[in-house]
Amino acid sequence: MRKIDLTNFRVATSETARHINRRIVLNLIRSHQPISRADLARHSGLQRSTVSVITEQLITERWVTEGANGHAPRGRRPRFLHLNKERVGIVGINIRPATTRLALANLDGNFVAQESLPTANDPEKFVADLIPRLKNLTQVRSELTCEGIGVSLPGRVDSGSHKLVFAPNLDWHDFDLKTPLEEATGLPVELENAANACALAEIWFGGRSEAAQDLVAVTVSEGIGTGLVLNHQLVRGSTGVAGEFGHITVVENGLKCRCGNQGCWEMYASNSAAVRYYTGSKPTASKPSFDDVLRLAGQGDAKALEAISTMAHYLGVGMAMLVTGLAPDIILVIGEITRLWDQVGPIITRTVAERSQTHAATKIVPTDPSSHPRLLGTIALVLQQHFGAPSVA
Amino acid sequence: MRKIDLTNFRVATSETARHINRRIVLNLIRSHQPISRADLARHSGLQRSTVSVITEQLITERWVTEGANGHAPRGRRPRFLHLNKERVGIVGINIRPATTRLALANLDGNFVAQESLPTANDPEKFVADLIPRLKNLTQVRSELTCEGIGVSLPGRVDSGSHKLVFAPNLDWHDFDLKTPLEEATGLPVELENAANACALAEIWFGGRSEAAQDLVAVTVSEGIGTGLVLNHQLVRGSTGVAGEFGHITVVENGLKCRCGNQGCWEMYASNSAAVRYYTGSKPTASKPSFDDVLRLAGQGDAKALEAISTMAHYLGVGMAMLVTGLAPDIILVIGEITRLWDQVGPIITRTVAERSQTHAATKIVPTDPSSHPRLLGTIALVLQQHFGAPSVA
DNA sequence: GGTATTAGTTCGCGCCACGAACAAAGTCCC
DNA sequence: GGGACTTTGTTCGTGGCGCGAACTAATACC
Repeated sequence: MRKIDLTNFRVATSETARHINRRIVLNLIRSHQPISRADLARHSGLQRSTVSVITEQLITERWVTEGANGHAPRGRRPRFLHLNKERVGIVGINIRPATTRLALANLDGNFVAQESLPTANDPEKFVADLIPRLKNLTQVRSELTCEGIGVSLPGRVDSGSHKLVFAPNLDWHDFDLKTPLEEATGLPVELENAANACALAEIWFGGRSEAAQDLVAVTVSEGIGTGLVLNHQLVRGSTGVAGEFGHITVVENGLKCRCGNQGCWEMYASNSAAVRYYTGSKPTASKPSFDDVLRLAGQGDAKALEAISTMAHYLGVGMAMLVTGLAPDIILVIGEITRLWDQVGPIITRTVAERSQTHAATKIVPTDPSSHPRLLGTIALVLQQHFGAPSVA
Repeated sequence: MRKIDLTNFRVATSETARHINRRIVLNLIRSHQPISRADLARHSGLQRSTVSVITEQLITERWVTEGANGHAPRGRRPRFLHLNKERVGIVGINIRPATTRLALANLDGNFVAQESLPTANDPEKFVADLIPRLKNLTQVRSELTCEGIGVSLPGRVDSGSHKLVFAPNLDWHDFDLKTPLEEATGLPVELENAANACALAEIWFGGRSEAAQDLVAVTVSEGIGTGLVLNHQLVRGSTGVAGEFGHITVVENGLKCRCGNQGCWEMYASNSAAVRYYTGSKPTASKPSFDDVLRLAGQGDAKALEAISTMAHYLGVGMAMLVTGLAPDIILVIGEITRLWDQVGPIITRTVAERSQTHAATKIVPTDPSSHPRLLGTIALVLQQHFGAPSVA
């Protein structure tokens, strides 16, 4: 039950009912396609007549296409409806400290074009690098007209000013990325934190969580980010900085973190932490990358395995807090670490079980990195504007 | 933006628009009363004609009464509308380990009758004690017909089975409280965790947070409970155990907690913890109560002040995590500790500021114990069924 | 007492979901 | 091959609802 926000609500008009039912029908087609009008009526509870009118509207607006006839054991054959995945193209941009990846996707979340570029240290230069590639990308497939750009980045964005307000692992300060991109492309731009984007990707494209009302995405890379979906909704906080569990204290008087605090979770459970565990305190000439450590651990190197285990332990320590405090249905782990899930998963699960006694039944699952969850999330960001629940009251 | 839950949604009918607008008008009357129809139209954006029809309905259903005429500098005088606070009575029950308090309230949240009884150790006996008093209470004021019972308790309740699933500070196990109360009284019963109830009380009756979309209530007593309201909505988790931040680990290998874990927040920041700090490790013949410690600290006793300060420090430690992770607009502190807020507040605020660097602008505020937030929350629990946003799509 | 102003009501219109009746297009069985 | 049956999809009249223009009511000011 939600309280009506009397400072920001919408009354119902005579068209509200149609808006709502249209969304429901559109979503049912998306998730059950191919599906007949009669089945839509059965699934939705609407009358067949109403479904007919709505689908006719959706067809004329090209959201839905009528395909082949289906087969039925008895009676007239149903006419199948499909989501028109070519209706709009969406550009996704995934900014990471080292490289930025951009892609053009259709409504299915399939990427029809991709490319990447190094992320410039200077945000102004970055924008200058990005814009020509962006313009090029939107014209790769002429039949797929682009209608929006989604951006994921390792930081939090103030929804009012559109400026980066918290991004310790990306050395940009108070930069407004939205406005220049919108002006250059003429397309609406949505910015979102990478972990939030991963959560959205799972919600909208993940097979596993149709019914998951509460989900936490944990991105493990140079730092740790968390994206919260609670009651089927992204939790951003009124200033956009909700979800920074990566910077909660897990070690009293611990290592200094870039955020200014001490003993943050990400100082002990991120990729950088594992590298530190591996190299030890002694300064070495050539610092290995996390990929190196991961590869060595996979080959059975004892020191590397030890480092990864310590990292996994601390991942468990932090996730135990998430399980205790939020009791989500699913914790989704995103990052290179998932490549060694056979070793890492059991350690995390055990640590969480030891430290959380609240009867929460949270499943901790890795994501396949080849699915590009950060990038897919940016697509979901734009997609949800057409498929999300209409805001009412 | 919410995703439509295709396993559990409601289509719009021709009456949906009215449902929505009715709720909006009812809420506007509740928060702006006395208010004229014309002002309702201005605030809502609905046409005056539509407002007239809706208010007429609300008046015939006795939710609203028409009062005196207002004054206007020019033109016809408005006819003021009021919420009919005597429309229904709600019974609230606040169960705490030692005593249970019950009250009858009207729609304003004013208690018209109250009483309390000791909480029996055996839940069956407790129910037997409670029922006659409950029946008595519902008949105190014959003009106020009771329509529901709200219950707050120090534990989590599974919304499916209605059984207590996590209540380490209340020695009842797997007990179904809802069914016997409903059968005895014939009224619908809603169970809710005490911290969640406090959060609801603030949302529905607190003056300060009309626009607070994210709020965390922290109840500090024998243990620590947290109630989360995010995106204007209570976060319960699918099994009802979300919000147990009282049992996150704040001290590695710390003291054993009743929950089975070690080093839980509530072992270091609850009232019991402060008593432990005061008495030290040595076993004393007569253990002081937390009230004693609090009184001594108020009188300037150094050892008591030290104990309270340590408790306050640990309250800050835990709240820093809440601020970092959830960035709520408000953290609401409930408990006896608020009586010494002048001493305690600054310590908490400083600790939180030191440990949370994420630019969250959370206000930490104490509640007045005389407002009975736990009890008021149970009223809100029933009230929101009439005033909450209609569930749609 | 006329004019201006504001409050509240009446009424016709268009949007919408409902549901009964109907048309379309199959299968099954004699 | 043709009638009975079944299922799909459409048509159309009905009632709920919000809109907005026109209208009535009530008051202040000049």
